[in-house]
Amino acid sequence: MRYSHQRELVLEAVKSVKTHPTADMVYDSLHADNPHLSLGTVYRNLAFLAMQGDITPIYTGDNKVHYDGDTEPHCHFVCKKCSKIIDVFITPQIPLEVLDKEEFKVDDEKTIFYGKCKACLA
Amino acid sequence: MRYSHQRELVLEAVKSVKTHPTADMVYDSLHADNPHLSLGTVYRNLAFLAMQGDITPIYTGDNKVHYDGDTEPHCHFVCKKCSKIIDVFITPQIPLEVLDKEEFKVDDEKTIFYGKCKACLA
DNA sequence: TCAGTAATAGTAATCATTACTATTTATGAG
DNA sequence: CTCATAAATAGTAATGATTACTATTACTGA
Repeated sequence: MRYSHQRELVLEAVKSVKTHPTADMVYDSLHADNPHLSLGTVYRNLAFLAMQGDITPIYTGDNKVHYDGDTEPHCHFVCKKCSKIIDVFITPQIPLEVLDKEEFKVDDEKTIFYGKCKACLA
Repeated sequence: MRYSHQRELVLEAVKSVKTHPTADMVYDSLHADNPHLSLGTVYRNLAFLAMQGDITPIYTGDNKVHYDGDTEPHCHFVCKKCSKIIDVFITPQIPLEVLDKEEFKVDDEKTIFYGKCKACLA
């Protein structure tokens, strides 16, 4: 592991927003000021940062990986109509150790709620 | 909506197994006995059946949509190493109405636990 | 029996992501 | 400070899951 300016940029791009951007969105947000930044570099660093635990991947079912810069355990709401993701600051209800049985050992938990957002209900 | 033999086959293929197959796996399991079945038909019917609520899609982060023939509310465990999916029969802990606020209305909840399965721990 | 139209088969296209390779650049030793 | 080493990048090509397209097939209600 070695410092790189690009990795710093990618980390900051995810940490600085309250949205939950995909690789493509991160690339777009950085490309204007960093014309030589490569999309592959964004993908590689997002995966790397997620592996390190600096950011959290979210799999909503829209066939794109979103990332959350807030690594505190919390849930997400996804609007089935407009696909917007909203943070839901509820801590997981089940202590992970309770789940450990002979079959597996749990490290992490992800909960997503699905429904319609205010705008799409109207 | 109209009856089709292929839809019946796809539904039965998902309902009859305890695994959580992808479109590709369903196609493979049916193709031998149904050589003219098309992969596109499998995709279309899986999406259709999921929309109807006959099967449940699972988004684990492995970049493929898995389907569960058991539509009773329950959670899943995913092994980070071998990607195996195991049913976890815990009912959601948070009544969905509790979550409804001005911002959104919740219809559904999905929880996935991540860790290592017995085989991969050894 | 038959018209109308939903569904399919087979194939081409799309889109997110990963792989590849020559080049660049961080970094630790001398 | 200089330089060698290897990690990281840029740019592009390839992959793989999924969707779109179109001619044909086959439910279903009259």
